[in-house]
Amino acid sequence: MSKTSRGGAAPSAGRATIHDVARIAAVSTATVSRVMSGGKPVSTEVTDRVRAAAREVGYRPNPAAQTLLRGRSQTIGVVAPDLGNPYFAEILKGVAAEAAEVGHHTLVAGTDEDPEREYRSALELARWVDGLLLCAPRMSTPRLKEVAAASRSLVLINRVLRHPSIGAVVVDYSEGVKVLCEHLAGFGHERIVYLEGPPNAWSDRQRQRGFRTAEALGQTVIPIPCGSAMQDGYATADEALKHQPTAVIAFNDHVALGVFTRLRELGIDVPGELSLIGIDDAPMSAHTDPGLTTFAVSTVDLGRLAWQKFTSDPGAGVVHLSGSLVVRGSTGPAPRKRRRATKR
Amino acid sequence: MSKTSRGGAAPSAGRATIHDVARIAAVSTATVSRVMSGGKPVSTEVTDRVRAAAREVGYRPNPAAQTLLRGRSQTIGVVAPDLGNPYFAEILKGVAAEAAEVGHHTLVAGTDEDPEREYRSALELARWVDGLLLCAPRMSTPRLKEVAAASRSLVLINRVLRHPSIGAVVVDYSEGVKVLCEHLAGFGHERIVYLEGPPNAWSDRQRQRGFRTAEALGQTVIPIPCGSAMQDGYATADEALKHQPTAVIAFNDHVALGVFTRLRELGIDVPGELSLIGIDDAPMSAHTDPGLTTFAVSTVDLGRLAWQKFTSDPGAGVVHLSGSLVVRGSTGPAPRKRRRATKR
DNA sequence: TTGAAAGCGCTAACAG
DNA sequence: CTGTTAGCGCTTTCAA
Repeated sequence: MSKTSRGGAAPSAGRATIHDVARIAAVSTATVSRVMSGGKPVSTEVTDRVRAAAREVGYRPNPAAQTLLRGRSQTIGVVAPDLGNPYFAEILKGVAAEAAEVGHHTLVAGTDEDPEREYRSALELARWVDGLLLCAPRMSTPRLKEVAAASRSLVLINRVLRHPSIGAVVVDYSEGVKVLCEHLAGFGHERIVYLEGPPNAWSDRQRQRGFRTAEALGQTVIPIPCGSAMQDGYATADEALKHQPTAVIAFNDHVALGVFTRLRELGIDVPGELSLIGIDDAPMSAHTDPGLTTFAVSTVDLGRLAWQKFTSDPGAGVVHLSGSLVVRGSTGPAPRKRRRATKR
Repeated sequence: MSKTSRGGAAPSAGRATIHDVARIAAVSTATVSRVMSGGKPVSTEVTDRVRAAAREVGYRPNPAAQTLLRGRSQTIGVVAPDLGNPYFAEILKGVAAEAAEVGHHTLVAGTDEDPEREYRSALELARWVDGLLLCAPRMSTPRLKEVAAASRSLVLINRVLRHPSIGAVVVDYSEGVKVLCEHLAGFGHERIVYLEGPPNAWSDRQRQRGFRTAEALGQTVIPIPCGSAMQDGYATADEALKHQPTAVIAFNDHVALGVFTRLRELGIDVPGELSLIGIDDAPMSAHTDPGLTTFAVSTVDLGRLAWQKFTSDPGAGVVHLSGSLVVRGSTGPAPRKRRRATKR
């Protein structure tokens, strides 16, 4: 009769080793290993004995030992500029969900938009993980290549790099901006302020590329430095107005929402006096009044795609994720006369 | 003369072992180890040789081997119901930042609000990590104790449990609700609908506890099942109105924002006809029109406190984080006559 | 100050 | 089908 404690009470701790189990079941550690990993030829009688012993002591294989032996940790690393930003949070959610589905773990690191920390975190995580996912990396290209060399597998989100071992999943923001500009053109907008994202964001450059189309459409685009957070939009709104645009396109929805608030404070009617557009379609954007016109992107899909890139097609190659125009109430016909500049 | 490649070009890969370094530097692996870990007595000449060799091959110690030997992985695990929810995303951000500060890593797992997945994820992560942080865990108390037994160290966020080895960091939501109700009482509100959070949320029960005070204040509180997301609030708004409240308190700001949208659709004036209150002070809440009155909580601090609980004071004990009332435009005097119920 | 050797917990040959 | 052995990469005695 086994000594198994009744009622499945919690076994001491995760401290039991394979030796303990082997001793109790009166078999070799090899046999225990065979039973635990499954699919190996072991008699049912022994299997039962081992399982009972394992349950008794609450045995769980030590992952460090497994990793050491196998050379793979079943872990993926995710590095993002800001873990608190819903955009990256949802990417992480998507990746972690897919990874967990097949028994992989997810290690994370936030960099606070600091390229130096980003570089160091990436190198650090690379020691541990089987694959590294860098979200919107801000570091230099040479360093990115260094990270690639130090990683078993590297995938980028929203940045591309011609390199044999660096894959990427990117949103086609260039196309997005083009669609947005066309939408505005349909409303007769000819003078647009673009609120730029963080300095080293590749995806910002893609957006800027999209504006070339706008200029071909006869629109004037005035880019001004801003950022990626709500408060950046709020703080830059006055500056944007000085250029007397009839429409503002923000780096993303958060920024647009910040602008929105400032416009309301100034008593400027949206879209009557000014049309406002975001990018990414944050959850909130459907809940403002008026709703925010935006270029919608499925962030969770971004994460899922990134995971698939790892498993299905490691190495070079770029997966494109397209978005779609979502027209809500924040855009409308350009006003007849341009707004006067507000006093600062 | 060393063979070091010029210009710091990326060394082959993270494949170099301590043996490679030892061979190149013509020393034993023990010496390499001593140099790498530092603080050990090694001649400067040998130190230099080892460092050069390590740099040359891009040597980085294998963390699995270190973990196996040391019995600690320098890693913390974070489990949350929804990684995409800004509330948990910010907690994660806080924890990860603190952990990284001292060279620790952060492993994450989302559970999609599923207590079963939560339990399994926790047990799984426990094998790896030095400490486990469970955010708003939904699993049963016995299972929580099981997880505690399997973990080296366990800290809960927004749930308490009398157990010698389970610590907790909690927001005082009971007090928060009390403050909110007093605020409403000042405006003459006597009939309040409370939109409940997820079924197994301990923090929801704390809120409900807070409402007892309200009832002592002569207010009637009608709790109705809702959820934690914006769409939950949107979907439950009509139901809430049926009870003809003069004020609605939502489980959190997201829910309140969802309600807000529905109220706007229905043409109900906030706060003229109905006062609306959230909890947690999400970033958006300052950017709606009118702004959302709420009970503000610093989520990043929650994460930081959780980390400190691990390092400074493992084991039992509850750290309380208090919040504060933030009055914005969504609350005002109760209307003279109650709203008629809207047709469904 | 340095090296040799043992062993962390586990799995994969290789025998039997 | 099962046990023995070797060794993953590293750190840490113990000697020299």
